Amino acid sequence: MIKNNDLTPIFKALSDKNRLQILEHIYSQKLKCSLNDEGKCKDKTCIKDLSGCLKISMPTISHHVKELSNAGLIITKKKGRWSYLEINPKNFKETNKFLSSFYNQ
Amino acid sequence: MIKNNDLTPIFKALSDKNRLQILEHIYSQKLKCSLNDEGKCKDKTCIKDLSGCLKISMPTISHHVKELSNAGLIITKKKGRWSYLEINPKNFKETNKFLSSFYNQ
DNA sequence: TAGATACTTTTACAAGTATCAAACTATTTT
DNA sequence: AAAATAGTTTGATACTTGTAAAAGTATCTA
Repeated sequence: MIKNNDLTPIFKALSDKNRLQILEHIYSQKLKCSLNDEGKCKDKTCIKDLSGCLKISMPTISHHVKELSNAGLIITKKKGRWSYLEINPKNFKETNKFLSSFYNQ
Repeated sequence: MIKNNDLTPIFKALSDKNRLQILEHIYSQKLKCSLNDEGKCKDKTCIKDLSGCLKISMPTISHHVKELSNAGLIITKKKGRWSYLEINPKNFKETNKFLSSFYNQ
């Protein structure tokens, strides 16, 4: 039997379209900026950024970000007034390892 | 931006502990039997098998199996009275591809 | 054909969740 | 110090979901 540290909170966090869009925005922002001239734009997303992209209110975004953070999928770093968001690769990798156990071998 | 065919139904299906146990049982049953003598035990799980392992009623198992099936994570093959269940690797692979896009590169 | 077996569907309900408005906190600017 | 900015927390509400009992369907066995 496959080892079973409970991944359901991670899957639950991933099972909402707005939350997936938040993740994609965080990731693509980082990607976009790493291709640009050095220092031209900050490579981190804050809640306000997301508020401009998604069609949901700030309290709802704040709630979703908390869910993603609790699931260990993102890391939140408070700096001044802003909460900067980053992808946390660790749990993505762990989840992949779990899923691949169902088709490898 | 990462391509976005909606994976939320898959994540939703994976976000329940009983459903993960169902998947693990289906997979480990197949694994166990493929290591045994040929023909000694059937390598497929049916609802009754699951009913013996999990502490939930048959209607509930039936419901969960339907969710997993709707999400394309398992395939159900009816034979006589039994519904035999198999892992469908396709959507596991697709999900892994999606998740790895958040940490590769 | 009557009963048993293996599910599935329907119904009902308690618990959980996504959402927003309003109020609140913390930091920065004027 | 007052106003503005960025975000969080607290209700409140509509919706979804996990669960099982009861009833229904389909197949097999005696």
